[in-house]
Amino acid sequence: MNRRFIPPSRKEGASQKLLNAALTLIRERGYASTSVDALCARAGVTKGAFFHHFKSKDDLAIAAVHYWSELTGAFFETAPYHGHTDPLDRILGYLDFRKSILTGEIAEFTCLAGTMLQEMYHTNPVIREVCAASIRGHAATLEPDIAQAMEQYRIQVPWTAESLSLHMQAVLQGAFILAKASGGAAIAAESLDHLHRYIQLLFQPRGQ
Amino acid sequence: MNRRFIPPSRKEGASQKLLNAALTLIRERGYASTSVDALCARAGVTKGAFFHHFKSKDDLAIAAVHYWSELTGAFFETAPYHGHTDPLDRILGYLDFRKSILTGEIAEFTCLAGTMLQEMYHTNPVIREVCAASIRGHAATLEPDIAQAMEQYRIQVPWTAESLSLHMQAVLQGAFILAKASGGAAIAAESLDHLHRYIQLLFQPRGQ
DNA sequence: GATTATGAACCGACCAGTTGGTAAAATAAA
DNA sequence: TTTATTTTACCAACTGGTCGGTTCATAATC
Repeated sequence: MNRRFIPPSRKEGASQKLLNAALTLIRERGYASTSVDALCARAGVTKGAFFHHFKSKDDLAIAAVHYWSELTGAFFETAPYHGHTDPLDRILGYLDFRKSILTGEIAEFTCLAGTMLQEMYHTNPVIREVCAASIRGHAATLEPDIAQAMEQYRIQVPWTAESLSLHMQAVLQGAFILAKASGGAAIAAESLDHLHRYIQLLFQPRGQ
Repeated sequence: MNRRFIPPSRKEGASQKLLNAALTLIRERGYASTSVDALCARAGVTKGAFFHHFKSKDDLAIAAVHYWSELTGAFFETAPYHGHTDPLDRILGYLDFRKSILTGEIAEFTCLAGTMLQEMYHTNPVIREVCAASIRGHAATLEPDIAQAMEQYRIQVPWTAESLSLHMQAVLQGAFILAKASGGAAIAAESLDHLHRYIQLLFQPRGQ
């Protein structure tokens, strides 16, 4: 549940600019360390504008996660991997696509929801839930392809399409942490290779 | 790179109490949201004591990560999975062990280094490095078993023991995020099942 | 002329960190 | 063994600055 963030920079209102600033700053430094003043400065807006559009900092956070879900939803909806006729190719194509966008600054390809969850899962149930819904919602877009592949490849397995789709998100989230640890995306890409290999093995007919 | 945290509660000095408080509070709320006052209150110590033992909040953070590495190092060193004669059994036993400690509060089984990385990778290179070293160091304890299994099972693969050991940590870190999202460890456990299955498939002779 | 959007100045609470001190423990001198 | 001295461990009160949030005046827009 993440993606590259390309700041629109079109002529936009204060609330749009603040949302975009939030995506960048929160993914760089986390939520608590991102002050309202810093958000306003980044957005080129004053505090009056901030509290005109958002009733609190947490209110902006919630709006930012919704905005994030919309952006990523549209981004993956139009991605090329949906074009494959074989459902397994679509799944593997999704991973190739995820790997291909591991470029530029770390904050540009990591996940807002995952970052915010780490800080707020325990203290803010509302934000926890919108972040969870964002990740769950993205994982759900993979389920039909997985289910179709399971049927088409006639595999009998003890796991569900939902479970695998969530595991894929877990690997992505973990890969982001490795990227943050190492200061680069290379290790994250290797982890996606392992996941790619796992899914190939799962759907590959075995035992002669 | 994480584990259950059992507060020692022996008669200990202020710095020990502060380190233990840091492990709990930072994993619950993140670093930035954990104030020095909150740490002191949790440790039952005053601010004077805090700044007697640590020259800054960041200094405590670094000490806490080192403390974490020591605790987890000792914890996994004495874990039962090392007893298996087959190296693959040791690797899979490690995962079973990791799964078995996914109990109690989320903050008790999640990883301090992974949590802190999310907030500080971009702003504090020193802390980023000690967190990275903590995770890398733990992953490195798995490498000999993986290398031995690769040799013993005579598999020819395009990946290294290091790469797989880091992938295992990625899955764990990602599983923690899913646990934080869902409010429980169940999804995290399922992700570990997928990783378990992947490693079994990797070392299982195929194509015949 | 209302409603919506923005700005500058401000507020109390809380932040990390300092000060100046006390009590006990370790060390040294007698 | 007792006394003197230093060091370590700790504490309560405080400081300057930053935090999220408010106030109220002013633009722009319909």
